[in-house]
Amino acid sequence: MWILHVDMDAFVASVELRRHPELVGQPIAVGGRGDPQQARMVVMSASYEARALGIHAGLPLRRAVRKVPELVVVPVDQAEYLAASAEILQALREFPMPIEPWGLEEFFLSTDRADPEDLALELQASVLADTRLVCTVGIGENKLQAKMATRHAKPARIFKITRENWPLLMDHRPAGDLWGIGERTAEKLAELGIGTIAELGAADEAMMAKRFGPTIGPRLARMGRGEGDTEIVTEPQQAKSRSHAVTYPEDLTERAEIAARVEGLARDLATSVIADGRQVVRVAVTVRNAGFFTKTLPLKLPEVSTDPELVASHALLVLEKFPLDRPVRLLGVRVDLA
DNA sequence: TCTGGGGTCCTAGGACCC
DNA sequence: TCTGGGGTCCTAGGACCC
Repeated sequence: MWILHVDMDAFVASVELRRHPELVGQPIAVGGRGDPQQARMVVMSASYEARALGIHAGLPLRRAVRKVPELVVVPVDQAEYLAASAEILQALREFPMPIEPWGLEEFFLSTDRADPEDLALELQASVLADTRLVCTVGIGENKLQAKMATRHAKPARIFKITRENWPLLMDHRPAGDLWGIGERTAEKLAELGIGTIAELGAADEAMMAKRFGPTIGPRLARMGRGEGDTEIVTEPQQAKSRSHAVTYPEDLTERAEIAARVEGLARDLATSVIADGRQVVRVAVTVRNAGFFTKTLPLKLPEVSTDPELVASHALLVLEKFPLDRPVRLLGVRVDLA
Protein backbone atom coordinates (compact mmCIF):
# COMPACT_ATOMS: atom_id res chain seq x y z
CA MET A 1 0.00 0.00 0.00
CA TRP A 2 1.16 3.51 -0.79
CA ILE A 3 0.35 6.82 0.89
CA LEU A 4 0.13 9.85 -1.40
CA HIS A 5 0.38 13.40 -0.13
CA VAL A 6 -1.24 15.99 -2.38
CA ASP A 7 -0.09 19.52 -1.54
CA MET A 8 -1.34 22.56 -3.43
CA ASP A 9 1.38 24.88 -4.73
CA ALA A 10 1.23 28.41 -3.29
CA PHE A 11 -2.40 27.61 -2.59
CA VAL A 12 -3.82 30.92 -1.40
CA ALA A 13 -1.83 33.03 -3.87
CA SER A 14 -2.82 30.67 -6.71
CA VAL A 15 -6.51 30.88 -5.84
CA GLU A 16 -6.25 34.68 -6.01
CA LEU A 17 -4.42 34.52 -9.34
CA ARG A 18 -7.11 32.23 -10.68
CA ARG A 19 -9.76 34.92 -10.23
CA HIS A 20 -7.42 37.80 -11.10
CA PRO A 21 -5.86 36.49 -14.34
CA GLU A 22 -4.59 39.98 -15.16
CA LEU A 23 -2.10 39.56 -12.29
CA VAL A 24 -0.56 36.32 -13.56
CA GLY A 25 3.18 36.73 -13.93
CA GLN A 26 3.36 39.56 -11.41
CA PRO A 27 4.69 39.12 -7.90
CA ILE A 28 1.66 38.96 -5.60
CA ALA A 29 1.24 38.55 -1.87
CA VAL A 30 -1.98 37.80 -0.04
CA GLY A 31 -2.38 39.37 3.39
CA GLY A 32 -4.25 41.84 5.52
CA ARG A 33 -7.42 43.61 4.55
CA GLY A 34 -6.28 45.27 1.35
CA ASP A 35 -4.11 48.10 2.60
CA PRO A 36 -0.45 47.17 2.32
CA GLN A 37 0.44 50.03 4.66
CA GLN A 38 -1.78 48.62 7.41
CA ALA A 39 0.41 48.05 10.43
CA ARG A 40 0.69 44.62 12.08
CA MET A 41 -0.35 42.63 9.03
CA VAL A 42 1.79 39.90 7.48
CA VAL A 43 2.03 37.98 4.21
CA MET A 44 -0.16 34.88 4.34
CA SER A 45 0.88 33.49 0.95
CA ALA A 46 3.17 34.63 -1.86
CA SER A 47 3.23 33.70 -5.54
CA TYR A 48 6.39 32.04 -6.86
CA GLU A 49 7.29 35.29 -8.64
CA ALA A 50 7.13 37.08 -5.29
CA ARG A 51 9.08 34.33 -3.53
CA ALA A 52 11.87 34.75 -6.06
CA LEU A 53 12.13 38.36 -4.84
CA GLY A 54 12.37 37.36 -1.19
CA ILE A 55 8.71 37.58 -0.18
CA HIS A 56 7.50 34.81 2.11
CA ALA A 57 4.70 33.96 4.52
CA GLY A 58 4.99 35.76 7.84
CA LEU A 59 6.82 38.77 6.44
CA PRO A 60 5.21 42.03 7.64
CA LEU A 61 3.27 43.56 4.74
CA ARG A 62 4.86 46.97 5.09
CA ARG A 63 8.32 45.46 4.97
CA ALA A 64 7.33 43.37 1.96
CA VAL A 65 6.22 46.37 -0.10
CA ARG A 66 9.33 48.28 0.90
CA LYS A 67 11.41 45.37 -0.29
CA VAL A 68 9.45 44.88 -3.53
CA PRO A 69 7.65 48.12 -4.43
CA GLU A 70 5.91 46.51 -7.43
CA LEU A 71 4.43 43.80 -5.18
CA VAL A 72 0.66 43.44 -5.66
CA VAL A 73 -1.04 42.95 -2.29
CA VAL A 74 -4.38 41.14 -2.30
CA PRO A 75 -6.63 41.00 0.79
CA VAL A 76 -7.33 37.70 2.53
CA ASP A 77 -10.64 36.03 1.63
CA GLN A 78 -11.00 32.93 3.77
CA ALA A 79 -14.35 31.90 2.26
CA GLU A 80 -12.78 31.74 -1.20
CA TYR A 81 -10.03 29.37 0.00
CA LEU A 82 -12.60 27.18 1.74
CA ALA A 83 -14.56 26.92 -1.51
CA ALA A 84 -11.42 26.16 -3.53
CA SER A 85 -10.46 23.44 -1.06
CA ALA A 86 -13.87 21.81 -1.54
CA GLU A 87 -13.37 21.88 -5.31
CA ILE A 88 -10.03 20.11 -4.98
CA LEU A 89 -11.52 17.47 -2.71
CA GLN A 90 -14.25 16.88 -5.27
CA ALA A 91 -11.67 16.46 -8.04
CA LEU A 92 -9.75 13.94 -5.92
CA ARG A 93 -12.92 12.01 -5.12
CA GLU A 94 -13.19 11.02 -8.78
CA PHE A 95 -10.55 8.47 -7.83
CA PRO A 96 -11.82 5.50 -5.85
CA MET A 97 -9.53 5.72 -2.85
CA PRO A 98 -9.63 6.85 0.77
CA ILE A 99 -8.93 10.58 1.17
CA GLU A 100 -8.06 12.52 4.31
CA PRO A 101 -8.07 16.33 4.05
CA TRP A 102 -5.27 17.92 6.07
CA GLY A 103 -6.04 21.60 6.44
CA LEU A 104 -7.34 23.36 3.36
CA GLU A 105 -4.51 22.64 0.95
CA GLU A 106 -3.24 19.18 1.72
CA PHE A 107 -4.71 15.73 1.30
CA PHE A 108 -3.48 12.24 2.19
CA LEU A 109 -4.67 9.33 0.08
CA SER A 110 -3.95 5.61 0.18
CA THR A 111 -3.84 3.17 -2.69
CA ASP A 112 -3.04 -0.46 -3.44
CA ARG A 113 -2.03 0.36 -7.00
CA ALA A 114 1.42 -0.87 -7.98
CA ASP A 115 2.18 2.29 -9.99
CA PRO A 116 1.83 5.19 -7.54
CA GLU A 117 3.79 7.54 -9.80
CA ASP A 118 1.33 7.03 -12.63
CA LEU A 119 -1.53 7.59 -10.20
CA ALA A 120 0.14 10.78 -8.96
CA LEU A 121 0.36 12.08 -12.53
CA GLU A 122 -3.32 11.32 -13.03
CA LEU A 123 -4.21 13.14 -9.81
CA GLN A 124 -2.22 16.21 -10.82
CA ALA A 125 -3.81 16.29 -14.26
CA SER A 126 -7.29 15.83 -12.88
CA VAL A 127 -6.92 18.50 -10.19
CA LEU A 128 -5.49 20.93 -12.76
CA ALA A 129 -8.26 20.21 -15.28
CA ASP A 130 -11.04 20.59 -12.70
CA THR A 131 -9.70 23.51 -10.65
CA ARG A 132 -6.93 25.19 -12.69
CA LEU A 133 -4.70 24.76 -9.63
CA VAL A 134 -1.31 23.05 -9.54
CA CYS A 135 -0.28 20.52 -6.92
CA THR A 136 2.76 18.54 -5.86
CA VAL A 137 2.48 14.86 -4.95
CA GLY A 138 4.69 13.01 -2.48
CA ILE A 139 4.62 9.21 -2.31
CA GLY A 140 5.65 7.09 0.66
CA GLU A 141 4.96 3.98 2.69
CA ASN A 142 3.48 6.20 5.40
CA LYS A 143 2.38 9.79 5.92
CA LEU A 144 5.77 10.99 7.13
CA GLN A 145 7.62 9.63 4.11
CA ALA A 146 4.98 11.01 1.75
CA LYS A 147 5.07 14.42 3.42
CA MET A 148 8.86 14.60 3.25
CA ALA A 149 8.74 13.44 -0.37
CA THR A 150 6.49 16.38 -1.21
CA ARG A 151 9.19 18.79 -0.09
CA HIS A 152 11.62 17.19 -2.53
CA ALA A 153 9.07 17.54 -5.31
CA LYS A 154 7.99 21.19 -4.87
CA PRO A 155 6.70 22.68 -7.00
CA ALA A 156 4.50 20.71 -9.36
CA ARG A 157 6.49 17.48 -9.42
CA ILE A 158 6.28 13.98 -7.95
CA PHE A 159 8.74 12.22 -5.64
CA LYS A 160 8.81 8.95 -3.75
CA ILE A 161 10.49 8.18 -0.42
CA THR A 162 10.62 4.65 0.98
CA ARG A 163 12.61 2.86 3.67
CA GLU A 164 15.21 2.17 0.97
CA ASN A 165 16.07 5.76 0.06
CA TRP A 166 15.17 7.35 3.40
CA PRO A 167 18.68 7.01 4.89
CA LEU A 168 20.40 8.43 1.82
CA LEU A 169 17.99 11.36 1.56
CA MET A 170 17.36 12.13 5.22
CA ASP A 171 20.04 10.76 7.57
CA HIS A 172 22.40 13.73 7.32
CA ARG A 173 19.70 16.39 7.62
CA PRO A 174 18.89 18.21 10.88
CA ALA A 175 16.20 16.53 12.98
CA GLY A 176 14.27 19.81 12.86
CA ASP A 177 13.66 19.24 9.14
CA LEU A 178 11.18 16.49 10.00
CA TRP A 179 7.46 17.18 9.83
CA GLY A 180 6.38 17.44 13.47
CA ILE A 181 9.68 18.65 14.90
CA GLY A 182 9.72 22.37 15.47
CA GLU A 183 12.21 24.77 16.90
CA ARG A 184 11.62 23.93 20.57
CA THR A 185 11.92 20.18 20.12
CA ALA A 186 15.01 20.60 17.93
CA GLU A 187 16.63 22.60 20.76
CA LYS A 188 15.81 19.94 23.34
CA LEU A 189 17.18 17.24 21.04
CA ALA A 190 20.39 19.24 20.59
CA GLU A 191 20.79 19.31 24.37
CA LEU A 192 20.72 15.51 24.24
CA GLY A 193 23.42 15.50 21.57
CA ILE A 194 20.92 14.62 18.85
CA GLY A 195 21.46 16.78 15.79
CA THR A 196 20.70 14.70 12.72
CA ILE A 197 17.80 12.52 11.68
CA ALA A 198 20.09 9.48 11.82
CA GLU A 199 21.00 10.30 15.42
CA LEU A 200 17.32 10.70 16.27
CA GLY A 201 16.53 7.33 14.72
CA ALA A 202 19.26 5.70 16.81
CA ALA A 203 18.12 7.31 20.08
CA ASP A 204 17.15 5.03 22.97
CA GLU A 205 13.36 4.99 23.26
CA ALA A 206 13.31 4.67 27.05
CA MET A 207 15.53 7.73 27.36
CA MET A 208 13.34 9.58 24.88
CA ALA A 209 10.21 8.64 26.85
CA LYS A 210 11.78 10.00 30.00
CA ARG A 211 12.64 13.31 28.34
CA PHE A 212 9.58 13.85 26.13
CA GLY A 213 6.87 11.75 27.70
CA PRO A 214 5.65 8.23 26.96
CA THR A 215 3.83 9.12 23.75
CA ILE A 216 5.98 11.76 22.11
CA GLY A 217 9.42 10.44 23.05
CA PRO A 218 9.28 7.04 21.36
CA ARG A 219 7.40 8.55 18.44
CA LEU A 220 10.23 11.02 17.81
CA ALA A 221 12.75 8.17 17.63
CA ARG A 222 10.56 6.30 15.19
CA MET A 223 10.23 9.43 13.08
CA GLY A 224 14.02 9.53 12.81
CA ARG A 225 13.85 6.14 11.14
CA GLY A 226 11.16 7.27 8.72
CA GLU A 227 8.40 5.34 10.44
CA GLY A 228 4.93 6.86 10.67
CA ASP A 229 1.18 6.60 10.46
CA THR A 230 -0.51 4.89 7.55
CA GLU A 231 -4.09 5.41 8.64
CA ILE A 232 -6.27 7.54 6.37
CA VAL A 233 -9.19 9.07 8.27
CA THR A 234 -11.84 9.57 5.63
CA GLU A 235 -14.68 10.55 7.92
CA PRO A 236 -14.99 14.32 8.19
CA GLN A 237 -14.00 15.08 11.76
CA GLN A 238 -16.25 17.29 13.85
CA ALA A 239 -14.36 20.41 14.83
CA LYS A 240 -13.34 20.31 18.51
CA SER A 241 -13.04 24.03 18.87
CA ARG A 242 -13.49 27.26 17.00
CA SER A 243 -11.68 30.50 17.65
CA HIS A 244 -11.42 34.04 16.45
CA ALA A 245 -8.68 36.52 17.19
CA VAL A 246 -8.12 40.11 16.16
CA THR A 247 -4.90 42.10 16.17
CA TYR A 248 -5.83 45.76 16.50
CA PRO A 249 -4.00 48.34 14.40
CA GLU A 250 -3.56 50.32 17.59
CA ASP A 251 -3.30 49.00 21.13
CA LEU A 252 -6.34 49.00 23.38
CA THR A 253 -5.79 50.57 26.78
CA GLU A 254 -9.23 51.10 28.29
CA ARG A 255 -10.50 48.18 30.34
CA ALA A 256 -14.09 48.95 29.38
CA GLU A 257 -13.25 48.80 25.69
CA ILE A 258 -11.26 45.59 26.09
CA ALA A 259 -14.19 44.01 27.92
CA ALA A 260 -16.65 45.17 25.27
CA ARG A 261 -14.46 43.67 22.51
CA VAL A 262 -14.09 40.34 24.29
CA GLU A 263 -17.80 40.19 24.95
CA GLY A 264 -18.56 40.90 21.30
CA LEU A 265 -16.05 38.36 20.01
CA ALA A 266 -17.44 35.70 22.33
CA ARG A 267 -21.06 36.43 21.50
CA ASP A 268 -20.45 36.40 17.73
CA LEU A 269 -18.38 33.23 17.85
CA ALA A 270 -20.91 31.42 20.06
CA THR A 271 -23.80 32.56 17.88
CA SER A 272 -22.02 31.19 14.82
CA VAL A 273 -21.19 27.74 16.26
CA ILE A 274 -24.66 27.41 17.80
CA ALA A 275 -26.20 28.23 14.41
CA ASP A 276 -24.18 25.26 13.13
CA GLY A 277 -25.90 23.04 15.67
CA ARG A 278 -22.99 22.79 18.09
CA GLN A 279 -22.86 23.14 21.88
CA VAL A 280 -20.22 25.02 23.84
CA VAL A 281 -18.48 23.35 26.80
CA ARG A 282 -15.68 25.79 27.51
CA VAL A 283 -14.63 29.29 26.61
CA ALA A 284 -11.05 30.57 26.52
CA VAL A 285 -9.78 34.11 26.20
CA THR A 286 -6.41 35.10 24.75
CA VAL A 287 -4.71 38.41 25.45
CA ARG A 288 -1.53 39.50 23.68
CA ASN A 289 -0.01 42.64 25.09
CA ALA A 290 2.12 45.29 23.44
CA GLY A 291 5.25 43.35 24.41
CA PHE A 292 3.88 40.37 22.46
CA PHE A 293 3.47 38.39 25.66
CA THR A 294 0.53 36.09 25.00
CA LYS A 295 -1.59 34.18 27.48
CA THR A 296 -4.71 32.05 27.12
CA LEU A 297 -6.98 31.18 30.03
CA PRO A 298 -9.84 28.70 29.68
CA LEU A 299 -12.98 28.25 31.76
CA LYS A 300 -15.45 25.40 31.71
CA LEU A 301 -19.09 26.49 31.55
CA PRO A 302 -21.36 25.31 34.39
CA GLU A 303 -23.17 23.24 31.79
CA VAL A 304 -23.07 22.54 28.07
CA SER A 305 -24.62 25.59 26.51
CA THR A 306 -26.35 26.92 23.42
CA ASP A 307 -26.73 30.40 24.89
CA PRO A 308 -24.45 33.05 23.36
CA GLU A 309 -25.05 35.33 26.34
CA LEU A 310 -23.84 32.68 28.78
CA VAL A 311 -20.70 32.20 26.69
CA ALA A 312 -20.17 35.97 26.52
CA SER A 313 -20.62 36.47 30.25
CA HIS A 314 -18.16 33.67 31.01
CA ALA A 315 -15.65 35.17 28.60
CA LEU A 316 -15.85 38.32 30.71
CA LEU A 317 -15.29 36.27 33.87
CA VAL A 318 -12.13 34.86 32.28
CA LEU A 319 -10.99 38.34 31.27
CA GLU A 320 -11.11 39.41 34.92
CA LYS A 321 -8.25 37.00 35.64
CA PHE A 322 -5.96 39.04 33.40
CA PRO A 323 -4.15 41.96 35.03
CA LEU A 324 -4.53 44.13 31.88
CA ASP A 325 -1.73 46.32 33.14
CA ARG A 326 -0.22 46.78 29.68
CA PRO A 327 -1.69 47.96 26.37
CA VAL A 328 -3.41 45.15 24.49
CA ARG A 329 -2.50 44.29 20.92
CA LEU A 330 -4.62 41.18 20.29
CA LEU A 331 -7.78 39.72 21.78
CA GLY A 332 -9.03 36.25 20.98
CA VAL A 333 -11.82 33.94 22.04
CA ARG A 334 -11.98 30.18 21.61
CA VAL A 335 -14.95 27.94 22.29
CA ASP A 336 -14.48 24.22 22.86
CA LEU A 337 -17.37 22.20 21.51
CA ALA A 338 -19.34 19.24 22.81
C1' DT B 1 10.33 50.34 10.85
C1' DC B 2 9.25 43.85 14.08
C1' DT B 3 6.19 39.57 14.84
C1' DG B 4 -1.62 37.05 11.39
C1' DG B 5 -5.12 33.73 12.17
C1' DG B 6 -7.15 29.09 12.90
C1' DG B 7 -6.59 24.75 14.49
C1' DT B 8 -4.95 19.95 17.09
C1' DC B 9 -2.63 17.09 20.37
C1' DC B 10 0.04 16.11 24.53
C1' DT B 11 1.78 16.72 29.35
C1' DA B 12 2.07 18.09 34.12
C1' DG B 13 0.06 18.89 38.26
C1' DG B 14 -3.64 19.86 41.59
C1' DA B 15 -8.16 18.49 43.48
C1' DC B 16 -10.95 15.05 44.79
C1' DC B 17 -12.70 10.41 45.47
C1' DC B 18 -12.43 5.56 46.72
C1' DT C 1 0.47 9.54 66.46
C1' DC C 2 0.21 6.92 60.27
C1' DT C 3 -0.41 9.13 55.41
C1' DG C 4 -0.49 4.02 49.86
C1' DG C 5 -2.05 4.18 45.29
C1' DG C 6 -5.18 4.38 41.37
C1' DG C 7 -8.61 6.87 38.63
C1' DT C 8 -10.75 11.00 36.84
C1' DC C 9 -11.66 15.76 36.08
C1' DC C 10 -9.90 20.18 35.36
C1' DT C 11 -6.65 23.91 34.51
C1' DA C 12 -2.53 25.70 32.47
C1' DG C 13 0.76 25.60 29.28
C1' DG C 14 3.79 23.81 25.51
C1' DA C 15 4.44 22.58 20.87
C1' DC C 16 3.39 22.04 16.25
C1' DC C 17 1.04 22.58 11.88
C1' DC C 18 -0.79 25.17 7.64
